[in-house]
Amino acid sequence: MQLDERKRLVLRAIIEDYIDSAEPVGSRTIARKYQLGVSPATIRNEMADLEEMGFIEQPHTSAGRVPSDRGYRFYVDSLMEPKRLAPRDTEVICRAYQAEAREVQAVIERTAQLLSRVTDYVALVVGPRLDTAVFRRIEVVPVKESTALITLITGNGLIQNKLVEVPEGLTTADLRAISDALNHHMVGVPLNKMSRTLIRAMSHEIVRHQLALDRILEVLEHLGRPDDGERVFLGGTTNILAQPEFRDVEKVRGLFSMLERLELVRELMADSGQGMLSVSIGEENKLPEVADCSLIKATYSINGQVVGTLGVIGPRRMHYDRVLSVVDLVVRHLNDQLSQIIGDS
Amino acid sequence: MQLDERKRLVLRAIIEDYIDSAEPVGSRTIARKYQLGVSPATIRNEMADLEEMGFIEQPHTSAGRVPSDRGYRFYVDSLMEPKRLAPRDTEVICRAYQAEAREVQAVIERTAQLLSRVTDYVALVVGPRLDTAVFRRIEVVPVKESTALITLITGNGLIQNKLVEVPEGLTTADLRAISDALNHHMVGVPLNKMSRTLIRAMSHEIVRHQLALDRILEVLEHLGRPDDGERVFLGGTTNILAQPEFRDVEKVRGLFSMLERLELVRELMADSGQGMLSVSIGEENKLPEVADCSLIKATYSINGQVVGTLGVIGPRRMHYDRVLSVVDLVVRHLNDQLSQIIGDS
DNA sequence: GTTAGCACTCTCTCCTCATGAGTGCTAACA
DNA sequence: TGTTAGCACTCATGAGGAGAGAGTGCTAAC
Repeated sequence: MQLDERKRLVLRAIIEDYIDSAEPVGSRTIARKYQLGVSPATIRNEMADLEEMGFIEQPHTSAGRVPSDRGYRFYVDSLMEPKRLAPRDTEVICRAYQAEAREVQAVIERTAQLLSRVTDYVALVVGPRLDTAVFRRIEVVPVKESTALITLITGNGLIQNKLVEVPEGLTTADLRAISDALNHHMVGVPLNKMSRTLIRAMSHEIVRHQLALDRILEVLEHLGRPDDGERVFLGGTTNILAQPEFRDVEKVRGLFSMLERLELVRELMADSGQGMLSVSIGEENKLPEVADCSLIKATYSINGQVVGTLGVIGPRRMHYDRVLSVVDLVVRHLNDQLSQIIGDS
Repeated sequence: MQLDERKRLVLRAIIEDYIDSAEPVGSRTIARKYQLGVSPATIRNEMADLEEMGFIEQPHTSAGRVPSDRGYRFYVDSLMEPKRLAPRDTEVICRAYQAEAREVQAVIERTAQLLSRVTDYVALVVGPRLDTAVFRRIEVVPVKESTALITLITGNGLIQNKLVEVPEGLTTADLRAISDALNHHMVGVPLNKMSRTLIRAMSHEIVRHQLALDRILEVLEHLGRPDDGERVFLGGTTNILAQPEFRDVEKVRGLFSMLERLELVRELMADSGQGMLSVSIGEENKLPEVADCSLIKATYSINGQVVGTLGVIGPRRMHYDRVLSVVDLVVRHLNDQLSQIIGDS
């Protein structure tokens, strides 16, 4: 699949023009707008070749050319130059992370908003996993007669609250004793590694409140199961309505129904190469609902450890160069801020 | 505005037929489908009268009639008979509230899902207010060197977490002492009534940790401000895409943009008559974005005290009778469940 | 290898025309 | 006086056709 220089230029011109205009691109347009120094007829010959190679296609005989999935793929891999972000965008992003922040969830949520605002596409952020997170701190406090609140803080900064039924008559002091014991045994243990033996060891210690402890451990165990799923934050879902390829309500419906089903979103965002930006174009996506969308995603980390995924979804005709730069910059800022919040403990 | 019996029957037939079909209704249809015992010509005369009275209108000369806002209003106020819900719907709703629940937020969120699923429209639920809620329990625990977590439980069952910067070197015991003092002074006080004097009184008590206390109180004060806004839960936003009046993406965009701006949603849901079901039809809504939608809303309560608003938004051509019954039933169940969760403390 | 020229294809828009649903009016009827 | 049949009229809708325009592929000349 060798492309000589001129073919590359033509293909690139077609793709970039189509990305901007959403209209099939003709040989004449290319010759006029992009100074290749050759006539439309020459361009036409090149286009015929490019079509034969599968990089572009024709909606119908008398229309211009439109990039195919394969064309976009080649563009992203070999033609595109990394886009220098406009100073305004850089500034918006930097500023968003200048504000001091303490809460991981809030930072992540804001990131979804930011991504969608800067790119004008739909942003998806899958929150930190709970099941592999480690205990950092746990506290049990009474709420009313026979209900207590478990507050759990994980190593990656998530805060979880769960109410639990406990035997009547437990005092604040009792619950604090339980909290202390839990903290003593569990800090540093991943939620999904909360083994039975660990639990039994602890039961010995707090014989008096066996029943309450059982209940609490049950709740914690439940939290550690992976099926619960990480939180998903969406941003700018309405942006997609401005795209001409979504002028048809049925298409919008397809995409939105998928976005509403969080397990599908998680699946879509699941396998991201560590630390790398990943691009999936059209049919490359496994989910049929996004077969005419493109998705750019990346992982984000706390202190170098991957904790979640974020991405931008838009029409196949996406400003790949720009979005890639935006996602890259956002991830870097997000990583910094999260790591700073958590500290290196 | 007296309508004789036959006019009422005709108007009702027109409205109900239009609600089902979304097509302008002709005299012939009425005569055929609804056994009024008169000819289309007679119906036509009645229709002309109804049009003159402003209850129905004609999209164009040779089309059937379509209800006007005023027509719907009259229908809702005087024509409609309360709909007995289908056993299936009743069952779905009851079952949804049979599961035991402990967390107020979760119940409310599920309610939004339920409402949209049963009605096939969009559900809006505005969560309990924070600013007028009373302290029920507060706990401060250390997270890392100089950060502590405030966990606040309010009388209406909301759980709030806030991280706060505290001086280094505070032990768990120190923070517990502060928690105890806070609980001692604040339980039962509404968040927005947290007066300066109260705070000062407390400061005396905990002279040792003045600075930490200040920080904590600052955060709490912030929580008590009304501008923060109650949480908003949406359900079934994609349902609206199935409605023929939203086949135009621009209309969808208008509505969705509004739903994305939570302050607008709160405004829309704001003034609900206490305990009553309220219906706003088309232009009766203040927000122009929903000028061709109808909104049915109601307040929900804990132990008889109103804490929030919920509602269903759909096209003007809405199944008012059904939705009213659904909302009514859901509110009753929701009230029960919330009150039960909170207890009568 | 490049280009000008040209015939060809196909979409898109605009127009016209027929169709049919639905009306309002009038006159006859009970 | 209310009801109805009949009829002329209106207007949206859809089908069919002509013309314009964009863009192509091919051929022949450069």
